[in-house]
Amino acid sequence: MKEHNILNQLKVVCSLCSLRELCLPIGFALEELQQLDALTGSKRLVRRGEYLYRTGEKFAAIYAIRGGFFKTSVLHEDGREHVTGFHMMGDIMGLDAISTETHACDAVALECSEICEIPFDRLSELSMVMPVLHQNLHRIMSREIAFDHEIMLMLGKMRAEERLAAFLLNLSKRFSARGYSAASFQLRMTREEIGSYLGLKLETVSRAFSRFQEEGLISVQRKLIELKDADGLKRLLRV
Amino acid sequence: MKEHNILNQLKVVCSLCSLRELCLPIGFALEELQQLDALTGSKRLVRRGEYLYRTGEKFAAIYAIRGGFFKTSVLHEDGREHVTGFHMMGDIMGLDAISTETHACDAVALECSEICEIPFDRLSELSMVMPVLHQNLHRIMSREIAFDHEIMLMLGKMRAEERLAAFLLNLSKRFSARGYSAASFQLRMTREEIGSYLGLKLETVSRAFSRFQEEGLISVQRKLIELKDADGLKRLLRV
DNA sequence: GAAACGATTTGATCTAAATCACAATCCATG
DNA sequence: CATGGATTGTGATTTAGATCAAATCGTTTC
Repeated sequence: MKEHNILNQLKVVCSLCSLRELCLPIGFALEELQQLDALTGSKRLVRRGEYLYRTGEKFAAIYAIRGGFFKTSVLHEDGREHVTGFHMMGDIMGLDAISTETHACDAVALECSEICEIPFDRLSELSMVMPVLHQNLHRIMSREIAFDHEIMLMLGKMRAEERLAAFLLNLSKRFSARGYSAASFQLRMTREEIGSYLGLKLETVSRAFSRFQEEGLISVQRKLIELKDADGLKRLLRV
Repeated sequence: MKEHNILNQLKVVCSLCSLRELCLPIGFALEELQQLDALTGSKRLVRRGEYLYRTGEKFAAIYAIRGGFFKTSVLHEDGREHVTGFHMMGDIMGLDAISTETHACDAVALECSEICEIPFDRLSELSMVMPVLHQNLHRIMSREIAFDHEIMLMLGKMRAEERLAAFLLNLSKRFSARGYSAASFQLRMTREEIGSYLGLKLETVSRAFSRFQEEGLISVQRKLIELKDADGLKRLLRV
């Protein structure tokens, strides 16, 4: 009974690990996704606008996104909110809560999403007997740290249009790694949320979008973005 | 022979773990520090201005700071540098390199420092048989992620003086947790490095220091800082 | 101890992005 | 399908911080 349970969890976790490889540039993803689809972990549906977890809640599990789109944000005492990340299929959320065993940010679904809940104590147990899992956990956390440092550079050093260009290119790369079009995608977040993430006001984001369109770099129709000239966007980053 | 070696490493690592607890608000630090001082890990001296590691170098170990002061920074293609952190006694550096097995930032000593080099494969082995170590590794990485999110909020949402106030209060807290004065300390970094960390220019940092002094919040003499009114600084954060 | 260099402070000006304002458009819901 | 609130786009104005400039202070070097 218990054996079966552990084995099942093991399956979950294996798929999770390979799934995460999506974030690497290489694109050997599809069959892994189907594996994930076949597994029987504790899934949950989170509707648009619903919280997956909130700041201050007891930490019990990390979450792998099977489909959909999330934002995470931290709240300052004075009410200021800062969006710390956007998360999509294959991403892991909740890793920042391990140290305090309390969630340090809010996670909200930006569209109807399905997540796979992975009890953290179970995961820890498993990773003690499964070196590859252990290793991958470290990798995932390490990658998040390194990525956050990139964002810090962006927030600290880049001008508005550079930030937006970097943002669009990053989204494009991530969609592409998941088998979607790199050149054309639907934004799930508002201009205000993009602004919060990039340290800009929504008007500035809107103006930058318009400017990129004027210059023929992208085409914008509300939330539908088409990258017309990705190299042009990349050039913006090497000012 | 091998047993002894492992045991030795275990000692290193145990001290490392408890040492890291310094970062918690509670201050039960001194005896742990002495433990650290007594251990026989592979120590190394890093002189002021020397690199502990550089971007692109192969990752092999993480580093626990026994004494001294470091900065880490990421470099953008165009030459722009962004300081991602300042690190002192008890802090662990190099965690962001696990995922790619390549260092993603530079680490430079800002004063003559002593570090304890912890080979990562050895650490991984050990953590497989030592649950508490395993757990603490996760905690340390998780804490860094959560802390980086705080910095992102600071870079994205706060004004210049708020950032500097938050910076000073954070330094004060960390010095205090290590048994040093919370009210009076020597800055190890230049105004330019502070500015790079906070997303400001050195002139802005200098002006903010002067302003704080005029208002009686702190006293500044070059690198010597005295916090006269920590509550006043905290009030600045709740604008 | 003079010279040279780097770090800091302070002032004057400039500019990118914030703020304010409002119209246009979308879309959610009864 | 009509209505109201949210979202977006754009213009006018303001402002925080960048940039430019210069003097002062400290430290290292010869």
